[in-house]
Amino acid sequence: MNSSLSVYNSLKGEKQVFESIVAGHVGMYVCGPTVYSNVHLGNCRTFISFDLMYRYLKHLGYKVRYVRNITDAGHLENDADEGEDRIAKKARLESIEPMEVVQRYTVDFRNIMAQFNALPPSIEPTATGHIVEQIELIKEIMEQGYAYEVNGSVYFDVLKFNKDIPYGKLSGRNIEDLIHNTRTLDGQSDKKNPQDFALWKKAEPVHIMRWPSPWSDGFPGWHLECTAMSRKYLGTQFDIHGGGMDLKFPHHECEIAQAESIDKTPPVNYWLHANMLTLNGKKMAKSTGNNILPKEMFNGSNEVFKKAFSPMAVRFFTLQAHYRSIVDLSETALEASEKGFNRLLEALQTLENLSPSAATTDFDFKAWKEKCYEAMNDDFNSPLLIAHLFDAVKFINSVANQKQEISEKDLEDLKNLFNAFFYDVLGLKSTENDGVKDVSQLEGTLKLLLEIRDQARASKDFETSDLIRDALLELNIQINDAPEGSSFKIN
RNA sequence: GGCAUCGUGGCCGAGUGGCUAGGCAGAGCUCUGCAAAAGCUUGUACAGCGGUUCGAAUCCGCUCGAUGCCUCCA
Repeated sequence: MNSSLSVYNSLKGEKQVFESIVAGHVGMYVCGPTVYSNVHLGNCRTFISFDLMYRYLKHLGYKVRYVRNITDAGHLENDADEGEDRIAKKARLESIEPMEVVQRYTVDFRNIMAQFNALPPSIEPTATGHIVEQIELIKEIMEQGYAYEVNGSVYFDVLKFNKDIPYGKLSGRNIEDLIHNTRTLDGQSDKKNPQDFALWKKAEPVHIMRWPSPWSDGFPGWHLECTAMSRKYLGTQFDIHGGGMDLKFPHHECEIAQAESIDKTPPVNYWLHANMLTLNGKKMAKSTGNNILPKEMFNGSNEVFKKAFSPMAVRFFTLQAHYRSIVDLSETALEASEKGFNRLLEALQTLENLSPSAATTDFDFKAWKEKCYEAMNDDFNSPLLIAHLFDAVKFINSVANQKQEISEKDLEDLKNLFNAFFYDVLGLKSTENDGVKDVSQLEGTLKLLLEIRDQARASKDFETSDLIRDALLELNIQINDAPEGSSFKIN
């Protein structure tokens, strides 16, 4: 490898050579989901993107601490003034305990991410598990003079902060624009300025999720948890902070302000943002209803697509676009990806069965390897890596067809590297074990086998009929011969 | 209205000053008793207009269009 890893840093608006704070180690924080309903595909795309980065960093030999939070409190429904905690609202609507909502959707989230073959993070902290840390953080911010209390709630003083340390670095906004363009919301606000954001909210009597604090029984503001947890597990300065593009402002901007108000130094060296997944050309969002659930995609029970798509097909589809590009879900694009993915899978199988055919190789393995690493080193360019994998597919097939040759050493190296990129870096796997997509396929196959067996028995070809019976039995499929005909039972 | 990103062949999607991206579809071929499947071969596109340059899809300006953020969202 000649080139080193470069990443697009949203904070600078350009690609930079990646250098970790501690050699060989990487601290990475990614904003996780709010667990008040099923995770939707747009969320998944973000986490697949960061899974790719996590995997590649590990592949390069970094020891990565990957922290991804679960937001199970503190996420407000509307503006901070009049908001109701999302989890609490859902719990009220469903007449269950808030932590039941959290449990249900946390399990759903982990299950879906596992289906996408995303590696679990090193630490998956929850907001409710870090109330103490958040309260301490508010105290520190208040000590620095950048927060004020009104009626039991605490707000971050953006204008005051901005006088000392510029606010808006990440999103490219300046405070004047914000002042002119922030909508003044109806209703009475405790905030001094509309730009201020809540650190602690006093709970109304109806509110079920509440914790004691020096200011009131209440709950933490949304932006606080990420600062509290990233500081706790990764320190006051760490390497990578990621999240969806839509979190850039205000969420990540507020995180920076919170951390800088205490530490006076930028908390994060590289801000990485994954772009949106759109459906019908529009952003997917739970709040607008323009969304599709992963499981609806996997089992085909949705209005959007005529057929089902496996988790690996969807993962491959998203990896065929760069993580900073907007990707639009469409049936034709998904089908194209699925076919390409199958081609890759078949080549993988062909490669396994390939034997060396010569002392030399008709393929510049070294150059290919370099191209693959260059692609990933260039801001995790997975689509380009996949294109290179297809180049190898072409070569693999032509060796299989005895049109080109490969040496023993190169075959070994090609197998190792191809597998490493496919399984370890891209996080893909065979879909074989995902179960039979369509039960009728299995049923049809078995019926056909029974028919053949019946014909064999009729012509006294018992060798064939017994072969079928015994082979099926080994697969735990029991054939029952009865006067009215044969049937099968899957055990 | 402000800030930002983007507009690539039939579809998806890399590339960012001169050199084939890749996938899917289509076409041709190989294989096959015939099919299917599979494999091989094949594509000169870069929103429009102007500018910079020996040379631009790639840089600059304008126009048009799309999307995101500006209020909770990955």
